[in-house]
Amino acid sequence: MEKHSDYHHGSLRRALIETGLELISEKGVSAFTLRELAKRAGVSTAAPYHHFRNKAELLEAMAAEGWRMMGEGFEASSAAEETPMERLYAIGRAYITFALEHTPYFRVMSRPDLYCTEEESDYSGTGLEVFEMLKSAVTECYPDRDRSDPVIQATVLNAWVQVHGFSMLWIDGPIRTTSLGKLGVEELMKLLFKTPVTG
Amino acid sequence: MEKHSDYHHGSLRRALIETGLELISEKGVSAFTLRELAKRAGVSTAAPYHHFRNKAELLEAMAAEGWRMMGEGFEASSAAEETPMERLYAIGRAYITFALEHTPYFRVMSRPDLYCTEEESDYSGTGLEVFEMLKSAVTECYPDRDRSDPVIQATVLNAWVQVHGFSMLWIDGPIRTTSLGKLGVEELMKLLFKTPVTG
DNA sequence: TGAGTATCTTAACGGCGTCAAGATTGGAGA
DNA sequence: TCTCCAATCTTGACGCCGTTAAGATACTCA
Repeated sequence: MEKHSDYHHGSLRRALIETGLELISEKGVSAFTLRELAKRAGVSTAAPYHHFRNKAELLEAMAAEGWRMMGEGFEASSAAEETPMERLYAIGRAYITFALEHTPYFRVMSRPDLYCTEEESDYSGTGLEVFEMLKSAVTECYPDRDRSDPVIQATVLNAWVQVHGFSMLWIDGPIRTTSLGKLGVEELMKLLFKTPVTG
Repeated sequence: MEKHSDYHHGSLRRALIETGLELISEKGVSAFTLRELAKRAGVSTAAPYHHFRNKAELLEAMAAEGWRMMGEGFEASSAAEETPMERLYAIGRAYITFALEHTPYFRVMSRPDLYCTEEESDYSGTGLEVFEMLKSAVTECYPDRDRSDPVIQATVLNAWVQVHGFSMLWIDGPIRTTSLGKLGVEELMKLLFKTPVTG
């Protein structure tokens, strides 16, 4: 990538995504502002509109990138495991790990109202691929069962709900402010994945 | 409550909360605007500031009211059950039922960044009482165990994470857009609460 | 009845997302 | 190498937002 003049930034689109995530990390996604982002990126207020139609489209690009990264994390972490069940656990850990290590990405990803124009309309590329990977991982734990088997459906639902619920409640604060918070993430993940009977 | 003149609304505080929740229900919490709320309530732009210091305080009042309602729902639904375990399931159902039947309340409640000034600072009155009720319900399922017993901690964590994760993923859309959505809420809750081994 | 307080309005400020119009630049084709 | 076009960026503006100061109105209670 060549260095350009002062007038033409050269790779503003990339810079907007990265600096935007920094900004979200500092002040939260609801206080995230296009004008401040432009200022920090060293361009004018209107410059971002040559790379994204509006603010929602920038957030959508962030979310899509995050979902892709999470999918790659799924593959990387499950590839190292031997059994289907271990691969499923690895995926669950990868979900939570991503949420905690790439919190600004996850914050945008888990707010579809920010970047999905309407209900169901353009819901593709928003994590459905990740959901399918989870579903496949569960299916391979029960090779003799159909994909619509209640056991599979229940396990998929439970795994999804667990990793998502834990991630949200951890990064938003509730878990950390209660007695559970003292146990730390690692211990809580062990508890979560070993619970024999659900509440 | 007497009817007042046109100039003095009479019960503006209450009207702002209720009309505000209507507005949130229609356009989402991120598009919720004080100015539009004032217009719909038939008062001037500055009128709400005589009842709430700012927008965050209005949202905080909504959230506090929602948490109180959810707590009452917990008590009402668990009182009808015989065994501790049945009471715990009833509380779990009550959590999800509240999120689905009072979605605008739940949307505000589950966005502590909107009404909590800083991290941990004023986190009281934001659902910790509800968490304590859940914890008590779990503790009574294991009368011979200490409150810090790992089994109890795990069950509390799992129950919380399940009901919260399911509620979020349902009202935000993801679950409904996948194959799981076809099963409906009732069926999914049965699957969730019966899963013998977690994902 | 009159004073004081609670409540509401008007008008303004700066910041926001967005857009139209114009300036600058990089690069493809002569 | 020159020319011109498309891509990129800036300036300046619009309407809407949250918030506040100053003043108007109405209820309350002595």
